[in-house]
Amino acid sequence: MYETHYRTHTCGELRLEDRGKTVCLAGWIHRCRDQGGLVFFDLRDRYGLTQVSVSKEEYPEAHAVAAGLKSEYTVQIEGSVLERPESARNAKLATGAIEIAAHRIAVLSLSPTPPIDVAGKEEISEEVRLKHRPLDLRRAENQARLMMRHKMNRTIRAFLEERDFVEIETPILAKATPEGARDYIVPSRIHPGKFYALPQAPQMYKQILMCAGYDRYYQIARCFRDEDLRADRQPEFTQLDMEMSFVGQDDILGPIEELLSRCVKDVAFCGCELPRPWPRISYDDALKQYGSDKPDLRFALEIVDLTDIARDCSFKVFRGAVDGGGAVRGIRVPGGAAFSRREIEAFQPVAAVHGAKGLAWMKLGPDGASGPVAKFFSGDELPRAMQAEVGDALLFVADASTEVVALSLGAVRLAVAKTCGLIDENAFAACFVVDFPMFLPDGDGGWTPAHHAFTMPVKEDLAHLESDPGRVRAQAYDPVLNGVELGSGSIRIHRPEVQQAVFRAMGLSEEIAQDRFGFFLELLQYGAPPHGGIALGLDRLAMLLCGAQNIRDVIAFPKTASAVDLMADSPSAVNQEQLDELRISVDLPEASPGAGRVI
RNA sequence: GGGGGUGUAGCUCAGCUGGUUAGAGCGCUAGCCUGUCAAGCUAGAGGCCGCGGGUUCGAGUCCCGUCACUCCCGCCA
Repeated sequence: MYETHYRTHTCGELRLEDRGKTVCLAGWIHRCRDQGGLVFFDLRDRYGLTQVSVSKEEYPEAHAVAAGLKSEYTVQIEGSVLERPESARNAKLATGAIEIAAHRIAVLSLSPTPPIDVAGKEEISEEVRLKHRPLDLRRAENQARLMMRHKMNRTIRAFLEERDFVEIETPILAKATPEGARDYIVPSRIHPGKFYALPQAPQMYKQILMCAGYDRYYQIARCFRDEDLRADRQPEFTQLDMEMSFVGQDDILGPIEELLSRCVKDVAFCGCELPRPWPRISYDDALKQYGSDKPDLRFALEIVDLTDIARDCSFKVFRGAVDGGGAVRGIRVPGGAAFSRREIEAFQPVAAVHGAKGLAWMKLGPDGASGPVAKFFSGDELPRAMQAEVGDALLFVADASTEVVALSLGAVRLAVAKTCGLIDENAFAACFVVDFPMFLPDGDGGWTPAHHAFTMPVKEDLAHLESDPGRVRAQAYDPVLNGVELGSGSIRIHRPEVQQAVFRAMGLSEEIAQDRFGFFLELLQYGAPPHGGIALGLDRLAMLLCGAQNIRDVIAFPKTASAVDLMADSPSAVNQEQLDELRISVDLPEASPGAGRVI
């Protein structure tokens, strides 16, 4: 099947049944074992490893070549497939029952000693791996991950094909939008002083496609956001972008649940399946119970609200939080009574990251509660409310801001689960977070869309759109897998007057709305169908399916945390002619090396 | 922008309260070896201790600054 000018078979292909055949293989030198008169080496390609043996006695010319082979040389070998003696078989290799006795070896390419040991199992620092990415990508681990990602894409395409979705491409040179994430901008040579922007998402185009009648659209789309990076965030990333017409929320969530479940079943590293149906959790409940809008449901450990109990207690910190309009909530640490004071207080900085001023705690021993706050709660109302048992520890956060309480305990919840080993790394658990607020305070007394400006509010809340934006809920939803936000979607606005009302609620003047979205507002007047959709972060999905800890591991050529490509050395300065042609002048402090200039 | 971690041989790391010539494993080089498969045995080469400054009789080790990688907060409609 893979026969070419250079080879008759791949390095993962030959079996016992092939013994006696004369074959040609081509690939990389994986490891050499030179025994003097008999040289062994493993030949590697994408498909596997095959052992080659070269006897000095039988093939002196080939042997002379073999004796000089080094790691990562590219060679072509011709030889016959030999059945290995029983005692010399290698059960670890798919091809381990045979070997190739080489008659002829042609060196196709040389290699100096590589900075990365391709054949080795040793973990190599990411800096070295990214700098020498091509060599790194030869490693089995990386090959397996990119193959899994490919398989995921195949599953997705097959699923959508079965359901009559149409794949349509949208522009990469798009229009800048001041809302949302920072844009990557691209100068226009033809229009000096003007700029395109790389798309943060194909959002508007897919809605236009709905208006144009392509009622089931998808695209595996590259998206760009010029924001700071994280373990699960790259400046360019890939979305499965989808949109459908004449649909309500369930028409989107159903297929997405099915699609993601199939992805897990088909490609997940642990061979497990996703429990269904997925729970649907409101945004408010997610924050209350899990302290996060992307709850990890691989373990329970819910946060318990204790505000009512704390309201009349004698502990000033708790009462102060309640009186200030905030909350007191707590979380159980199963078996935490066995922890030292030091171990328990190690959770304090975790809570502090999200603004908690302290982390109160008590232990439940056989003789009752102990610890700093125990004396304020002589009864068993706290342990009872939290369904705690003797042997547990209880952690509490109290603050006048319920958001601080929620997010702090959310972080503590994850830390407790990790410390107590509650997370089954081989399990998958998903949910949908629904009923997002339409707007969040923008910090300047105004409102900014929690999802985006084209999201349809919940019908009953439409009336409050301009009078009380804070109480309007959105028909928006996020699929969440293992505590990772996998995507985001919504039912969209298809009536121009609703769209305009949303712009007004955001504080966008008529003129600005017209300037930025005029063509879209006009389009909505020409019979826009009700529609909605979703976008899934495929890098994140691939990461979870591979059991990887960061998104870079499932991207062939990722950027570092400072958005640099260590292999290609981008971004880089450009030469003055390019800048002149674009009428761009670069204004940098003297100290900046090579600023805007290329030699 | 802020906070934490890391930076010593090609790679992965050790190097204590500052002390004499900075170590190990792998890899590499040379030699031996016809059943190895993380081959084995013998010998050897290989270092701007990220970079700059300071303290000290003396700095890989302490202090200040800086750079790179990484995790988190902010940011990510």
